[in-house]
Amino acid sequence: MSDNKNQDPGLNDLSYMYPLASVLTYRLSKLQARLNAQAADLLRRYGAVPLAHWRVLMVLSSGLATTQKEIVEIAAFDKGQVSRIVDKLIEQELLVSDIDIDDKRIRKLKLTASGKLMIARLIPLMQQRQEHLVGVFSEAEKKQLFEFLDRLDEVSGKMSV
Amino acid sequence: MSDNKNQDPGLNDLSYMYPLASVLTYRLSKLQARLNAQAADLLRRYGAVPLAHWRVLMVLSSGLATTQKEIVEIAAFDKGQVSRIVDKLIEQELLVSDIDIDDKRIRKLKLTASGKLMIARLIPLMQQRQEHLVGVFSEAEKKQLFEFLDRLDEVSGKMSV
DNA sequence: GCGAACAACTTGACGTGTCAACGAATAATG
DNA sequence: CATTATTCGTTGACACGTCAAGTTGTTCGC
Repeated sequence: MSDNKNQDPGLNDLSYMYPLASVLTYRLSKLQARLNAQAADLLRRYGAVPLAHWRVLMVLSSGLATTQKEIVEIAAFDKGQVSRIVDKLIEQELLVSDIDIDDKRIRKLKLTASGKLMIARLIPLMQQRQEHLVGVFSEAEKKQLFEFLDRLDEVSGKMSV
Repeated sequence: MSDNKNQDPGLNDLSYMYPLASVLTYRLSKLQARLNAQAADLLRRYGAVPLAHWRVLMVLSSGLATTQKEIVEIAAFDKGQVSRIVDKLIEQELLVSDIDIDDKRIRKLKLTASGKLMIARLIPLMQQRQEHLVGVFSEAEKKQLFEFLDRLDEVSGKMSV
């Protein structure tokens, strides 16, 4: 009698308060899931490494990092995860590590020939994918999008609630 | 002798090809990690559920889904994950499920009173956070941002490589 | 209705992401 | 120097995400 269609009037307008599609974090999460799946699929189909491993390889091949610490700083990865991924990449002989002569805590990382080869083979694909993605934006829009992301980066750090 | 500083000329200009900060997927991944950490922290500090559980609760409370299949479709979650999360939410008595009378494969899901209460308590916080995030954008910018995300959603589905 | 195809959900395995405690090496302070 | 503090990296624990195989129930074609 009282609950024929409105089980709970006090909470029933949630869909009004929170049209899911307009919650930013929800949108980003969904988008990211699809993008990750796409990238992982691409990497898998071309007989390569898992996505996280690929990201580490990319940072190394960029020349911006030669140690785990630098990878962590540049890519904002977890240092534990990087440690384990580096181990596996060394097992697969895509990477070699030498203890730094001046500081025995530090492992200097270097891509092996086969590591470089794998990257060289996959780069064109990943580049093509990146272009496929940002290709839907004009130069001005691209600039604007990245500016938006900059702003979100900044505000995603501090929240005092 | 031959490898004094340029170990591999063919790959050395990667940092030019791939300035990391400008790779869209990389930026999104990083941003999402920070947003997730922020949300999870908020949920943890206010004595509530893990982030993934919260998301399922939100979809249910939106009224857009009453079965696991619908949750999966709407939120693009993994069906296995949803199955396990629903189990735990039922254990915690935030949810109840009834087998559908017409199709015994289907579990009709419904929030319990305490489930609704928890959501009602947390909604203001999450709303505040949402506003904190999108507060850095004007109305016009917000509209533009979401329009950008729409376009990325679309192009993230199809990739024929 | 019987068997094959399909659909909703479950389960197991594994990779990823996050946090915190720990060990070893170096740097800083007295 | 010797003690203390930092720093680089390792390890364990656990939540999250993804994939694929398996179960049970329904539907469709014959």
